[in-house]
Amino acid sequence: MTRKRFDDMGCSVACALNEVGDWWSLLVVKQAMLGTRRFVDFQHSLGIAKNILCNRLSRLVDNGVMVRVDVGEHGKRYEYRLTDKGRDLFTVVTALRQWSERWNGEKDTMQLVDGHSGEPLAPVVVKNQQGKVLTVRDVRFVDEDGKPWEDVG
Amino acid sequence: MTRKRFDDMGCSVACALNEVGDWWSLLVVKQAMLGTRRFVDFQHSLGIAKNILCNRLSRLVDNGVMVRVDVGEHGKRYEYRLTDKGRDLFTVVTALRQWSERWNGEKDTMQLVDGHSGEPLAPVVVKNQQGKVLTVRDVRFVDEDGKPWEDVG
DNA sequence: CTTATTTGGTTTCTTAATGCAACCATTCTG
DNA sequence: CAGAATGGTTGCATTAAGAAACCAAATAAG
Repeated sequence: MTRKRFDDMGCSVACALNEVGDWWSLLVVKQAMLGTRRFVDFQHSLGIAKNILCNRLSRLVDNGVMVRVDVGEHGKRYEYRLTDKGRDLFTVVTALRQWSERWNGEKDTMQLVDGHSGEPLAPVVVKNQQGKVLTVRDVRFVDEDGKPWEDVG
Repeated sequence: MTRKRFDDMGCSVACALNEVGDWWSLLVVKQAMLGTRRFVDFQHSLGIAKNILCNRLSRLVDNGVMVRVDVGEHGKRYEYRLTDKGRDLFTVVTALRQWSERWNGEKDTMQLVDGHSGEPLAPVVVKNQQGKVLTVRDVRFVDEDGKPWEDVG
């Protein structure tokens, strides 16, 4: 009896959650986006147990989200850095951050701002090809043939 | 010894993950966005155990992401529907879906399209106030006083 | 109206994940 | 060289997850 697998459900969201869907992974990625690279720095800033952090970093490396780089002068001393795939989670993390701020209030001691102007960012939105903002009511789920999705029950 | 709490870390991302950061919650929300409303339909379409689904739906209701509506003619028969807060997760779910498709390939049998034109959606991006697309390298984390964040280690 | 089935759970049991603390081999620092 | 920091591993206790059985109320079938 293992944990349910999410990568064979025919759903890309499930597939993504299979890689970063646990409690810690996205927080590790977010921390890496803040510039954290060392094992101990992740450990202290997140307050995560060492064995769990070890496991999460390994999984993130296995999934190509981060890389482990040996930075020791003449031996082993490591840094964990985001890959392009990992950095591409920026939209997800930012959308999550903004959602939390909208509905749970500003509980963050830090604010995310434009590095150039220092202004807060624009809200992340979903748009169509023409640039029109879409809500979940404005979209459809279709199969390869363009047939709409139905709840099979 | 309980699971680590994420809502008191002074981080809005952690706060969000405290509500929907487990393996199943976002999948339930995504399924609700597909139109699923009934307990059994969630159960069958996701392949989730009944006790876990029960727990997740309760938590989502407690956190204001979904509501339980009694739709029985003269008794109890329920529907679970997204609230505005739940529907607002559309950006997060869509960003996650697109990320997965970009890096893991199109493993989804369904495609998300503009309900009006039938065209695929534009990629979700982070922008500044002027509409310039930003990557994680273009942003800064600052505290209330505008001071940049440092890794305390 | 009576029976069968569906719905929306709860309970029990087993396995997996998490958290804590102790320990350990290298590797820098003083 | 001594001591601290780094990046782990191991063992144990507790919580979460998964499968299956069970159950009461509500609906559908006949």
